[in-house]
Amino acid sequence: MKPHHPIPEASLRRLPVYYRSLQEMLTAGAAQAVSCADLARTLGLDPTLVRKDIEMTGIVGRPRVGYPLADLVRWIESFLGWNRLKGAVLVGAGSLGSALLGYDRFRSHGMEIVAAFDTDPGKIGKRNHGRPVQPLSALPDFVRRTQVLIGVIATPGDAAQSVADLMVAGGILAIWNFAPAHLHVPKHVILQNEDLYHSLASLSFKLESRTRRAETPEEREISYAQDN
Amino acid sequence: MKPHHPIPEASLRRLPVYYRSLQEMLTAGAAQAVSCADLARTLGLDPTLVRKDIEMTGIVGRPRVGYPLADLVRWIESFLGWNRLKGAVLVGAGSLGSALLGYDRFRSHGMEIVAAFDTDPGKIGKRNHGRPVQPLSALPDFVRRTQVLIGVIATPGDAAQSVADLMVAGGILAIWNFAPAHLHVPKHVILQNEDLYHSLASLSFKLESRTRRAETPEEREISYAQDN
DNA sequence: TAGATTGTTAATCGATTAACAATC
DNA sequence: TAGATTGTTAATCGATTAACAATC
Repeated sequence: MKPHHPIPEASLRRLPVYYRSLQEMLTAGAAQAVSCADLARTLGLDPTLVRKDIEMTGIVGRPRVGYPLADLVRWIESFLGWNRLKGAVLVGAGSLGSALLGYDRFRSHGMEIVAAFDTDPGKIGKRNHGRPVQPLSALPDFVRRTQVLIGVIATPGDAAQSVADLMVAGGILAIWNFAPAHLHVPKHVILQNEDLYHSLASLSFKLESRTRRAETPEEREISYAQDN
Repeated sequence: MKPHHPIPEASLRRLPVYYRSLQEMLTAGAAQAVSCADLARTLGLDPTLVRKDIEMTGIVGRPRVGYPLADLVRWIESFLGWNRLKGAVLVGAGSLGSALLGYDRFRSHGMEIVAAFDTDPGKIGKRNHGRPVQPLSALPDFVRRTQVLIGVIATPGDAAQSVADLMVAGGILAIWNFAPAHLHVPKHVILQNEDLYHSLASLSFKLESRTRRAETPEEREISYAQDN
């Protein structure tokens, strides 16, 4: 019984927050059941928002009780596909790429990076966190052979588009892009951007707005409008 | 002449995309002026959306011509505060933290990480990408003394809240959080989350939806509604 | 002048918030 | 039963998209 409505991106991004909080409650072993109100209180979020998000996953709760804690955790896990391991390839074995290769927590969240690729001859042939680093040219064939569906890009910005093209050519269906680049991919490919400069822009603008306001109180009324 | 309306988060996050594209045009040296339609075309975005975003920054263009390319680049830079260098401290000199310390591009985007902190005795006292790694306990005093306003958290999730508390105590006004943790900070503190699991949830869910649809065509109509 | 583009106002869309009915 | 919580429907809010007027 899957939902018939589109799932809002914002809701999807909140589910991990609930998931983590619920897991903590579970290991703490305090309660058997949890209500949306409980969850909202511990997270400082709007109770109605939490209710809608949980409801969206399709789980059925009991009025006056809430949701069985363990069930809810597993339900969210399953809803997100975090209980079904999917392979991934990573391109760009630099410092960020290596950090990502070192995150073994990804495995318990549905993703396992099975191979790394790079163009640097100094890196090719060696191992990085246990994974062999192969030449980028070997990527499309590797993807086709192993049927891996996820591609992670951790290259410099100017290499990202060509890497994405290679991934798509190999049959990758989802790209997680950490490179500072605006990628063009076919419609059937899921693109998740993790461009740090998007966040840095937001942070920088807000910080400037607030510190400037403090300096020139006469502009206060205007600046208030810019608060998030 | 600053805008009187609140600036949408989504618009702020699109500005770096325009900025980068405009910079490329500038170095390519092709055109003197650029229109929103041009920009929208090269980026594959809705022209009206681009217009609204650019307009929001307060720059004034010329009908039939567009915006002077060099002016627009500098305008966005200034709007985001990327031309005014702000100091930052980083906590957590692990693999991700080290990668962030190595990003010298941050400096040309308004942020310079001036010091790193950690609790690991094996890291304290050494240098990481030229920056001294200090004990975490030294953070509040350091922040007070140097008047740094930005704090970057790259610790494990369970340490993040206490680190955030230390930062706030020292006078940090903006926190860039890379740890997988839902942080509670006072209202006056800007919080920018870079939680990878938020993105991974979205990517994983969408990938599962699409691949499952392919397996069971009879559910196609339902699955379509879940497309982004 | 004609026409493309900016600047601005209105309409649509979707997400969040609020209200209320159902239920254990 | 009474009351808290789920489930569901309506209202609000904000962002995106569309329409149109102003201008060079």
